[in-house]
Amino acid sequence: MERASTWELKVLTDELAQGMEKAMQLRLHLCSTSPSEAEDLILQRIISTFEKALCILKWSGHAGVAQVGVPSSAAPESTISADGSSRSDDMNKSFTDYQDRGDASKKRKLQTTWTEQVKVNPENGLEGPGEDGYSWRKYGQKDILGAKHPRSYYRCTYRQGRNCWATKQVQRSDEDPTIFEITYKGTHTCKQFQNAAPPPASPEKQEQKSNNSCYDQLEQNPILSKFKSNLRVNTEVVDIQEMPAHFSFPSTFACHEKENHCSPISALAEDNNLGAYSPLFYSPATSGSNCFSTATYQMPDYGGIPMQHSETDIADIMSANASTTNSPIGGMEFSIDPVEIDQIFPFNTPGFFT
DNA sequence: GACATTTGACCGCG
DNA sequence: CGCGGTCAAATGTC
Repeated sequence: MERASTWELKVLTDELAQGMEKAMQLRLHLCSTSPSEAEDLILQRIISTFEKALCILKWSGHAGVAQVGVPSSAAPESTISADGSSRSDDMNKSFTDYQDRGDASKKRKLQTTWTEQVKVNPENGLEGPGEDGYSWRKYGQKDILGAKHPRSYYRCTYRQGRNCWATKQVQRSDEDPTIFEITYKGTHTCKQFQNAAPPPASPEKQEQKSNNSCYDQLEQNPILSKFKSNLRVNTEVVDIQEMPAHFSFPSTFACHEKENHCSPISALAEDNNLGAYSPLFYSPATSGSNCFSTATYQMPDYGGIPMQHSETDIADIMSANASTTNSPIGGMEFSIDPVEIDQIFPFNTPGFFT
């Protein structure tokens, strides 16, 4: 690709980021005032389009530079999401290989992994981290060596019915019992089903299932805002040293990194990249924290992803994408195995990972 | 009865 | 071999 000047790229990026930010604000606004899923969907697509543009811009900006990144699996994991569910940390998170036995190994050969820290206000009477918009089923609990509190293991309620292999681990912080570290693994593929047809009434027994829609959450603004304010982003584990050579931390992000929290939107203009394919843009039909997540979009941090993606890495990214966005590349709205994806999607398309 | 959680056992990896 | 993650039977709840 013909390369624009750094200045031009910067300006373009800024403009696109601004547009996206405004779209996010509009979306949040609409979400709170006139909760229409159709509108939300459109806005999601607009935002996604911005993201893609930024993504392409970003990577084309890097084109021509030898990029040998640290394998993502070796990249330090960062924790994010001040606002409940910014999952864009995908881009920075570890992409871990899973060698589960049996069928599971196929499905979860690769899973996107990211961590959030959620601070729970005891006043709220919450036993655990708040609703994150998904329906989880606990399948295990383990005492972890060196940890005061046991770790709980959850998987998507719809694992069977919808073949959704998302899981999460909840670990209460040793230092501050009101902080829960939630590690998400894999992304939800149950969404597409929900778009196609309403999910069966879930028993919703988990205490954290009280607010399952973004609108519901917004209607409970006092609690939400409290919850929101209690959420923390922990990026301190990000080891910039291990970032690929091409990666440049946006100043805002780096700053927040030290402050242990962030307001990521501002970072977008600086460094927007494959975060577009984070599980951020959940379907409004299913994600309770949807509004939040977009409104407080976390800077996608794909520094940990090497330019020379392994097929599995990309497949995972795409899996996350296909499963969580309404406007993935080419409008892919289907549940598909990563292995299948990487056979379909032209990742060598200029601007993507090249 | 259908769903959930609990919990000991099992398995793979380092 | 120890640890973390998952399975699955037992049990609980609605």
